[in-house]
Amino acid sequence: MGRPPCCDKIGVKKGPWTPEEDIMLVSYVQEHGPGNWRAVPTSTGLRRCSKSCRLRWTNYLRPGIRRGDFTDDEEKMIIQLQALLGNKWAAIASYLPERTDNDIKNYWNTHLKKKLRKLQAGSDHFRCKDEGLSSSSHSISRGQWERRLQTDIHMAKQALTDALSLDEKPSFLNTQAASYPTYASSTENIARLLKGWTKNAPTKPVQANSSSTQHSFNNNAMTDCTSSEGTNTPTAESNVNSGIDLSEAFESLFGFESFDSSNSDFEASLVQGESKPNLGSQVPITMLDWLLDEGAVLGKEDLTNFSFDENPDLF
DNA sequence: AATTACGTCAACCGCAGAAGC
DNA sequence: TGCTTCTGCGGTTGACGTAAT
Repeated sequence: MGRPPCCDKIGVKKGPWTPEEDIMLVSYVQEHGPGNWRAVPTSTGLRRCSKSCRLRWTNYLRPGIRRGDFTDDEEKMIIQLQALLGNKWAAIASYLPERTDNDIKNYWNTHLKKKLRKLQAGSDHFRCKDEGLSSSSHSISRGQWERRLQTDIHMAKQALTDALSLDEKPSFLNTQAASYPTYASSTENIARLLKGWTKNAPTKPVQANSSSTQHSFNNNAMTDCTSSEGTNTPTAESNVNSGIDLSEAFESLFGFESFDSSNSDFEASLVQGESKPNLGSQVPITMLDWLLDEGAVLGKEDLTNFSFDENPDLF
């Protein structure tokens, strides 16, 4: 007999991850570290297969991931490394520690491929024009071909030397800042996710008289939380064994407290059935906010079993 | 305003090599 | 030693958003 199966295939959830699933996964990794993925579903109660958990962590929740537009330097690096290494996205990603292999792969397939094709078509066009050749022949003189080949070999050798150097970064990395920028935290990634998740949910106004420690759940607050990485984080074990004080957990995870929940105008607008109460300055509601409103102290089971489908009127 | 086409990207699938039993 | 699962990787898919018609 070999190892026992990693997870029960029956009842395994697929599709997009929810914020509460992300929180459970991050809590687990913060306590146990990444790895031993087969233990994640059973330890956390997540109905995900271990593979899915690992993927979610490495591609989305892991600290240090930067998302969004690629810089020109990053673009150049990807192009050079792809030319050198081929579609070895993991190897390429090792030179861009802020980017995941999946991100680089996607970026290559959706942007760079097209861009290069265009550039190539353009250069072919001009070359043919300059050289008085038909665009269909794509032929160049033997001398030109040899010079180009020599240049390519030289560049490949240089890149390979750089890549194999253990002590020094590749020369083309030196075009970047001397040190890598500060990584974003996983809590920031979750906060951003929660923000995205709530974009279609009803919103709720910021208290005009909220205290200095109560931050609104907006973009500024998202950036505030980057400083919380690795500090004051509730352990998964304490969460599981003794229940979560969500007020503390929220502050520890995101680095700021939730906003004040008491707002009669907002409550009234919900009662009146307004899906998007327009009450001036607004911030989105999250599941955690609702739980905080309830003064909840919940255990793992509560989080695991919470269903939005069964609580449709909450949001 | 409705429909279609296209672009993006998160997540899944299947494979290969490593590792546990 | 052989079987089975785990892990990591690259390729692919499909849901979703946006632009074009």
